[in-house]
Amino acid sequence: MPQPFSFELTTERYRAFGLDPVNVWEDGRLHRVLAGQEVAIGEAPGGVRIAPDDRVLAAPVQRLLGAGFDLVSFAAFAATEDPVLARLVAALPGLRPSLAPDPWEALVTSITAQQVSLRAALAIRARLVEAYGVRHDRAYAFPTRAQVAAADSDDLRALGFSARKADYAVALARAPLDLDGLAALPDDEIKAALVALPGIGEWTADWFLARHLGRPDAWPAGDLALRKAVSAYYFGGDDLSIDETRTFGARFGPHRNLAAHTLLVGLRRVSP
DNA sequence: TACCAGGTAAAAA
DNA sequence: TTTTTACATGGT
Repeated sequence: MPQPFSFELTTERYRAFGLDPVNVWEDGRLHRVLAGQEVAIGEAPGGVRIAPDDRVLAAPVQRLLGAGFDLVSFAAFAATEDPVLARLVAALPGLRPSLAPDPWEALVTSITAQQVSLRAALAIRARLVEAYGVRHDRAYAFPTRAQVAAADSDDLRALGFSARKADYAVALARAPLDLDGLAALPDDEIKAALVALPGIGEWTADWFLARHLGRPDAWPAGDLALRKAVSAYYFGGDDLSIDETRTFGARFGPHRNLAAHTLLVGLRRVSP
């Protein structure tokens, strides 16, 4: 892994919101299915150890752990431009945003998380995974797009989806859109393509850029937790509107994704 | 028991 | 055009 890197901080989100059958945390290792097989990712001096030891898996694991982010430039930016952010960066050394490996998984996960707490979202998503996903060893493969396309909206409602979220997920599964192909487009075109789908608004599209594609300047201004974090660290706890949060984010360009992630983890880990 | 939680779309004003 | 409302679940 490129340095700096903290395995503990980067994997924090896999332990923060409850049990996840897709990203299984057990005995200090993250188990999940990548490229059709289950891997166990554990800490090693200066990086990670992957089991089974397979060079083919090294690239997707690095991507999963946010290896593509330029933490050196970000830390230099924070140190010179923003004392508040600099304090958080210093308190969270080596924190990288982990990325959802698959665009379909990223979008369905976000749909489940719309409006509700991440714990509630995870509980519902877990039922979807256990109903439609395939279990490998300790981790489930996320249900495929074809599996959900073949399902009924009522099937998803039975798992705790609202009627509308069930419709969104099935419609996404059946939509004639090449989700992998989105990666070739610039941020604004990806957002336009996604927001055109039912149930995908700006928040979901922004998180797709941030936590699936790892785009450096993604900034989910509509995110309630991000608004709370900006409020807590910069405005003494006074509420911010979505527009105010979007405007405020300009100060973090071109590192808005790392800034957002740092603020969100900061909210859980570093007192304002 | 209420109320809030890492939104979205449609109805109402 | 802007504001209000329904949505379904889990945690407190």
